[in-house]
Amino acid sequence: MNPSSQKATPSVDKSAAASRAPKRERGRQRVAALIDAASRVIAARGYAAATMTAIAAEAGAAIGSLYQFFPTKAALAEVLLGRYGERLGAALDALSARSGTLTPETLAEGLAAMMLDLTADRAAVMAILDARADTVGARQQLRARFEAGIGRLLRAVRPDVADDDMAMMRLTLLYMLKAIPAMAGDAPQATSRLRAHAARAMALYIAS
Amino acid sequence: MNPSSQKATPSVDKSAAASRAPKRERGRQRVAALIDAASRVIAARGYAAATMTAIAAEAGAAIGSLYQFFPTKAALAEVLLGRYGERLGAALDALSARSGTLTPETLAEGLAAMMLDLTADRAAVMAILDARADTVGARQQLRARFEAGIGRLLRAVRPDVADDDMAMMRLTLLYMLKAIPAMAGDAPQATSRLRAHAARAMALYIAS
Amino acid sequence: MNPSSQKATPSVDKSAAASRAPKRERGRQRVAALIDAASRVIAARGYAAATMTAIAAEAGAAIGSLYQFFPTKAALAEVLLGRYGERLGAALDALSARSGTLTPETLAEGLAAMMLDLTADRAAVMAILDARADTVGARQQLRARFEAGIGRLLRAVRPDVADDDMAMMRLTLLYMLKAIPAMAGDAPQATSRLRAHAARAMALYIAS
Amino acid sequence: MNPSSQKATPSVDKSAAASRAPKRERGRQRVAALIDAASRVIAARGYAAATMTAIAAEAGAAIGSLYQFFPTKAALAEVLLGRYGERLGAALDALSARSGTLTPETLAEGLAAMMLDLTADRAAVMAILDARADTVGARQQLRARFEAGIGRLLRAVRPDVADDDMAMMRLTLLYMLKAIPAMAGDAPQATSRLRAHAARAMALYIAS
DNA sequence: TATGAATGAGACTTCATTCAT
DNA sequence: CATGAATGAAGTCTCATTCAT
Repeated sequence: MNPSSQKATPSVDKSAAASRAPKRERGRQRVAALIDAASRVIAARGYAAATMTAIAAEAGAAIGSLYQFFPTKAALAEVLLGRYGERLGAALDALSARSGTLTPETLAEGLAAMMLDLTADRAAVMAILDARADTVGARQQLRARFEAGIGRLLRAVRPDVADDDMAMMRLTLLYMLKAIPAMAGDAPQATSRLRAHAARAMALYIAS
Repeated sequence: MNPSSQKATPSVDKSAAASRAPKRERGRQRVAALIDAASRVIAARGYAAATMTAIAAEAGAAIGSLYQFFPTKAALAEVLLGRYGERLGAALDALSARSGTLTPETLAEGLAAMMLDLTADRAAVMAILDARADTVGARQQLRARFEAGIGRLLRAVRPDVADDDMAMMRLTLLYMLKAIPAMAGDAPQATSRLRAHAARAMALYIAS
Repeated sequence: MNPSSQKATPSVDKSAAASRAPKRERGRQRVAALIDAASRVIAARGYAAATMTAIAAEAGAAIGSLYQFFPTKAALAEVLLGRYGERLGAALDALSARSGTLTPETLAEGLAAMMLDLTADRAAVMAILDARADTVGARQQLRARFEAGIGRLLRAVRPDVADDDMAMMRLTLLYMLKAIPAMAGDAPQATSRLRAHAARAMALYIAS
Repeated sequence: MNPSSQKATPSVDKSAAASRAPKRERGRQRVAALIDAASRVIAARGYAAATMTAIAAEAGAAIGSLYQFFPTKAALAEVLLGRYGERLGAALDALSARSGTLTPETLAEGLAAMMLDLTADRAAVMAILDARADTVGARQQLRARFEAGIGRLLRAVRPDVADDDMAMMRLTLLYMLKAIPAMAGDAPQATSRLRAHAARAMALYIAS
């Protein structure tokens, strides 16, 4: 059905269309600026309402420049998802490195701090996951990474809990964590007090 | 970003006559069916991706019929929001009626049960609130109703907590409650066990 | 006719997206006008250069009206292909009905006349088949219909030729026929004389 | 930052300097590779769908390099047309050189062979001529060259035919010839037999 | 009232062409 | 000369909304 001659064009599988990597320094800077702009615009308006035109404008680029690196809106979203996943993984690893010395309190504090650190891209990532049905794979991957990390940490602090209950506990904690950035967004001036409250609620639950 | 004009000629205050009230029973059923259809479609696709045509089709109606009752997509969304608010208020009132006999445990259980009861419209409501910047008013109204109800209930169970801490507690609890339907959606087969875990976490926190 | 429900989005398989059938007389007229306009514009500019906007304009319709009935440019092309196929089949059947009395000369004349009758849509159909790689199916169907019809007619006139040679003869004749409209387009004022020449060339070949 | 202006300021007559001639052998090879690539890509996708980027990629060159030699896509197409014209002329001249000894059969054979030799660039040339309205001049030039050559050859073999009929015969033959590559493309494995059939059809017609 | 065709602004995406490095 | 990023006009397609029947 397709293109060029001799075979030439493996072309791109549109469904998997990844972002084109820039080959020059100038391009690398552009790409970073574009991703940041996308994060801001998607977080502010939601995925569907975030137009590619608005994202390009937010980055001070022409629409064509945006498409130079991200062949589709979906590809841009995927990059954002990937970046978030990496940052999440790094934060969990950092906590794991301290797992020998963690108590329910310090673990809860650490997790709460981690969630607040990831706030910048979080809203955009959630908007993307909510909006797109075909993000299932990415969503599961993110989720798996998150759950595994939390599971490892919990196990270190509560080696006594049965596997079965631990699974529930992991899930409950995961959703408590998810609530933290939302709360912080709600009352920015009281973030630190809210974090303390949330951490207390989690610590109590973990220790229960 | 989108079609019509309408900003030029407000002519009729649309928010006041959000949906033309049907005169007869037949019409009332039709309207309810349309709202239910909207709720399902918006929950499944998100607000922006839920087209008026799809909503009409889901209800087995023609697009023209949908517009007979809801002059704009925004009006339809507002009605959905209103319905959710009323149901939420009713549930909180029912709990309040029992406030003399509530303990942290029964309150937590009652709130968790309430959240699960409201699941049907909840996803659509969240999608609407996330997607539209101009829903701020409705969002605040919903929120105020929710917070006030929880505040009253908490005060009944914990008359000892300082006002200042109570505000934080109210907010923390509110977000814990918000997490429950999400968790239930995640693991439908374990809903009752999850509810128990969530209720335990809340009861511990309330009693702390 | 009322769609799904809980699952909401069976939607449409885009790859098979057929043209939506109009349900009112007004629509039926519109559709015919749109197809004719498409035929003219595609014939004049080629498939790729024929813009949907230009086609709509040629039909005096808004772009949205075009898309009301033809969800994609490809769907429009397919309808054109289908119409041509039906007309071709009808013409071949008409010739077949006379097959008892055909001689090489009258057969050649009849085929040449048929090709000229189909001229209106022919250019557009060829442009479509040339331009789109995924028309393979339609192309083969058209081709099969054409070859089968010619084969039957040839067999009636030349029952003596071996099957093997007959296949070649069928193909050769098919391409001679295809040349006729092109020639006629080249020298419109000499169409009848050209038809005579072409018919003579074919008759000689058939009788050889 | 000035994009497409150029309609305002023709400045240089681009059709005159259709392609900047390369000064060295290296450049000449590069140009030939680019033209070959263009031929393949245009033949495979059609003129409109053949992107300059794809052509450059097919040649293993950067887009900037392609524009180094061909200032516009049209210029590239023109060069392709020119190359085809020269090869056609050369083939016709070679046949003319044998015109003293030609019979209807050998002439038909020779013409058929010529058409098959030109197959490589033919598809691209046809795609260009079909797609662009402003190729009329080039088309007529090609056509004139072709008709003149055939006319000369026919005259040598059939000095008896009246001028008037000869014109028709020339045209008829021209279209029979055009059909040959199409047939060959259709059934590659039977090319030689098809050529024989086509040559027979032509010889019969020429001799008639 | 019910229906569905009509409309056009605006979204996503492509690509010829330019130009700094 | 080579390279690849930058640009924006233009194309395809969507959908909220209107209105004739």
